[in-house]
Amino acid sequence: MDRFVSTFTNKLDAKGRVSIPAPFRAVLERDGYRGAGASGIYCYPSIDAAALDCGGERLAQKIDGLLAGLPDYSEERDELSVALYGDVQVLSIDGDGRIVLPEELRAHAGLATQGTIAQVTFVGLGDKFQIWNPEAFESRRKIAREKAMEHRKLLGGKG
Amino acid sequence: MDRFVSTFTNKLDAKGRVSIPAPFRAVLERDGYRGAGASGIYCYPSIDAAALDCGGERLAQKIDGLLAGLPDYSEERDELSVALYGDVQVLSIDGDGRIVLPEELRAHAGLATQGTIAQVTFVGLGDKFQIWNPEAFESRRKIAREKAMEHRKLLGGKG
DNA sequence: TAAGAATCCATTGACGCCCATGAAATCCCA
DNA sequence: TGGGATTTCATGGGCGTCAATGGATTCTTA
Repeated sequence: MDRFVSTFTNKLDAKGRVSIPAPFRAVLERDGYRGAGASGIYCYPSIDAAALDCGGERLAQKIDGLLAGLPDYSEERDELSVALYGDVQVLSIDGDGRIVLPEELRAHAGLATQGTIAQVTFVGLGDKFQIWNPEAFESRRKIAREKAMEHRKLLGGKG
Repeated sequence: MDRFVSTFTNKLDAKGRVSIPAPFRAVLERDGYRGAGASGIYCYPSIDAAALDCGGERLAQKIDGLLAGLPDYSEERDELSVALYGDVQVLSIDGDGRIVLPEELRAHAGLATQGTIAQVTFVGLGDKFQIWNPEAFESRRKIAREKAMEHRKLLGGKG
């Protein structure tokens, strides 16, 4: 099974375009493949971080899976649907492997607005990936490493 | 089951390439085999040492296993994912059994940057192997031996 | 028709792929 | 058992391709 792995930093140009790292594109194409040109990625503000969650078909199905457990027409389901689907944007990938990040998403991730040139960091998380402001991600990474230290015994323990 | 054993030291050339010791390559091919050319090794900064941890498919599955227990969309999972997947680089092995070490990884392992030529040491650790700066590893090895001596005395004393 | 958006084209620099060289270990056969 | 032949590896370098990026051109829509 293909996963989104490792991190890449690309340029966000004056038009708001940014190239999706080639390895991620490859995963997307195999995963949520939908015919040439018509393919797109699901992208929404991360609930608990100043970042964007992105993925392909598999991610969408996972969201569906969360809702599947709840009864139809229940209030709880409606609320969760809104939370999960409400802010999702489907971004189309152009012929050169780039997407355009809408203003609303950039605001949430703390990426430069307007015609400013900036950098964005793509972080692979297995079955999805996140888009970060590079500096913000660097500090988050430090925290993550410390957490990983705590889990270290788990890593070494099982053979 | 094949294991990575013993240590080898190879040259890191001006392009940042280094040959993977043939015995390790053999293990990788049997382990994480994925069709010709498409194969690669998973490599990330060691959490508690100035070295790089590397392995094949088996190592990747181990990481998956750690995450499998955590619920989707939990903050804890995201955090651990960052540490586990975010720092991982998938290095492809060329036709001659070489990989290129990206700048970020070389920095962590204290390997010469830029076009400088250097040596790197491959250390087998069973189901994974590490990449070290030769001098750093040598001093580390001394400590390990001393520790081993102490253990032996303790063990012998009881018997 | 103007502004914004989407598509197309061009440049450049990195990376993957291929071949050549040389050293060392292994094998083979007398 | 020794010496020559063969194969395996590590290493160096050249070249072609592809990805990232910037800019131009066309399409859409108000």
